[in-house]
Amino acid sequence: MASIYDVARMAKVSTTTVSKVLSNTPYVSAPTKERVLDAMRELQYVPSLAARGLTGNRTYVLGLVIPYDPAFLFGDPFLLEIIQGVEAVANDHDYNLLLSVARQADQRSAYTRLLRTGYVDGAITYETFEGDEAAKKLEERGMPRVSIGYETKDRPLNRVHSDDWRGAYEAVKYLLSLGHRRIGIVSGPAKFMSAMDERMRGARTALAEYGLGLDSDLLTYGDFTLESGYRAALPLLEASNRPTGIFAMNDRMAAGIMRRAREYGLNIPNDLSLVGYDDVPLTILVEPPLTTIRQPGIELGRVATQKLFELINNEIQQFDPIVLPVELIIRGSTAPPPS
Amino acid sequence: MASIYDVARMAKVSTTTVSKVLSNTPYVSAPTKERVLDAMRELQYVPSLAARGLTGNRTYVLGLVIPYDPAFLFGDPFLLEIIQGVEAVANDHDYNLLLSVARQADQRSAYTRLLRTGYVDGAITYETFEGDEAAKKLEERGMPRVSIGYETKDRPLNRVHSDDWRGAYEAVKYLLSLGHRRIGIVSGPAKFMSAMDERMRGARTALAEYGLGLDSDLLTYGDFTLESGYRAALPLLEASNRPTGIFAMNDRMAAGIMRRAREYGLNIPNDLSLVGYDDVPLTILVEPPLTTIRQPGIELGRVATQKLFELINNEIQQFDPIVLPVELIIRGSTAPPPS
DNA sequence: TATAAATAGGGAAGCGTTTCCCTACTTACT
DNA sequence: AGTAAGTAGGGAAACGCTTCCCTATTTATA
Repeated sequence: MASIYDVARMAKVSTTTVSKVLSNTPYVSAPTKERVLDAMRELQYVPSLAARGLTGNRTYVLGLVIPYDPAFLFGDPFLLEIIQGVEAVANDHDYNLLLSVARQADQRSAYTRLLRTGYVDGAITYETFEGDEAAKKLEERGMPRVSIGYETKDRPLNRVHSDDWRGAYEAVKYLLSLGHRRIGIVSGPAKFMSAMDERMRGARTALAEYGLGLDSDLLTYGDFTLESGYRAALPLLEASNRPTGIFAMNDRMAAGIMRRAREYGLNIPNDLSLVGYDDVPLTILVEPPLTTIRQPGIELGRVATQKLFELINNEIQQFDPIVLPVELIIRGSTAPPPS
Repeated sequence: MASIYDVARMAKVSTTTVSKVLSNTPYVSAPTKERVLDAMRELQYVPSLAARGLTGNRTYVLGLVIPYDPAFLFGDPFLLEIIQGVEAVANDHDYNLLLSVARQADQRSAYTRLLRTGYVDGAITYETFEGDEAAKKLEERGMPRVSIGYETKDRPLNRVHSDDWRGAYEAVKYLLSLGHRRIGIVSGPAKFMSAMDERMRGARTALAEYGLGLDSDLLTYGDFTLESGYRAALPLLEASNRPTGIFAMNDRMAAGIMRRAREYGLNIPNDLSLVGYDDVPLTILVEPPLTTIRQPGIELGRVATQKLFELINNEIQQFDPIVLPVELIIRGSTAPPPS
């Protein structure tokens, strides 16, 4: 594989000059530059990222860290949207994307390893949990990072997320405005995703506006999988005060609820209204199509990555949280409650 | 960030010894090893991948190359399954995953860049197209690569794919066995995915066994998106000899066909039987649930990556194509044709 | 007991870049 | 005509690691 030496020799210049051409530094004459470029073409020269990384300079690699069990998050089309957004912007900047998915067990290690290894110029972390020591240390060392999702209060900076509070608020308010008064909620894994807290707050606010509180019987939890929605629906449907409307915190769980409702002989939307979250493609496939809250997944990835580049390029030192708007998408799974 | 020098100094040994500890080379005494390990822990030492890569040794990074427009492939849950499989095995080996998604325009460049940059120990390429010069050169230079999908006949080695021929064969044969005789096919982007050729061959074989040929009116093409299935369904449904069964080469397109059929007032499965491909999660969501061919996506990723490691570790030099079995999953979208 | 082999550890080159700092030649002023 | 500033290019160190090749000590073998 051709190295910078080969190029230098062929163009009859020093490696310094080749490097200058590479980085578009001025003070290289046009003809010289041409010769160098020709040589690079001829030799199919590609600079070694390893060597570049070593000089403390750019590595042209971005880390995308998803510190969760793959089985848990990886089934989620929404994640694919985020990756797609990140990838697109990284690609625009000629950057490569290093994917790191920590599992439960070695969560910290995989995460840390990627970031401390000096192989990435910056990182995007998805939904990191509170109190991540490793991440904190990295930032002290100046590793640019932007977080998609919430994070601890210690770090109210450099993060982008969508407006979870409003999403849930809109979802529940819509059900209320249709006339529903007994509203069930199927939340996500609350322990470690603060987005869920935000949504719960939004939901409660909407309820409060109608003078209602959240009945604890009507709150269950799933882990975002369809099956967990199917399971979480059961207590709701069997509750003495069965809800007439359910808000599920993602679409896959909503689909699970839908299936369970069908088994119960409940017609959606006539007997039970259902609102999902994310607006992943499946929402238009199910029958009836799912009313849901649209989260801009690709945009989330894009914005986060754009900001990351601004950090990397030292154009900014930090930025205030960016909140992307969500949107209530009304489809066929919602209707006024049965009288 | 601590370097090997810091560790060496703290443990009062040479960098050579530290390196030996790192690579578990023998001839380091137990107490010395302990001291070194202690120092590494103390300093939170993580070897620089850049430096490692530079010495021509392992980089502990695997490339996953998907040389297609992200918008095209990235919407596909099946792809996520493959990534998940690759990621899992890479992680088992303490490897990181470098994702490269080439777009139409700079297809070759992004692809080449990743692979020639010396940053990866090996690569998995997904559905690469025929006549990829760059890839060929890399292999000559000894860069281990395994391809998921088919490739040119020049390279009948080091690839893993599922049994596309059989999948299509089973799908069509099942429709035939139900009594269907006019069978439409919605294929994928045939120009660059040889899997589609295989499936076409399988479909034709099944038809031939019943003394039938493939009516060219009954073959249309989509690009794997739901919308393209919706579009591709139109000519089939309007054909003078409207098919009673349709085989679509992925589930998303099948969902599009389903929607179109519904608009046409056709009942599935009574008026029209439908078989999809991939068995992505949405198949059980649509109504009726989709009969489909299950492809083992995660397994595909896993096996490919396992083989890649064998190549990287020089345990094998090459391997014959690995063909993973597929499975017909019969659900509710298929029935005997209307009499 | 003498010698060979195994064990333990270190010195230093080299991997391919970038960057700091030189030098030399032009050009543009006074 | 003399000087300062700008332009063009190169030498060489440094980045952090691995590896080749030494040397010295210990253990096993004859």
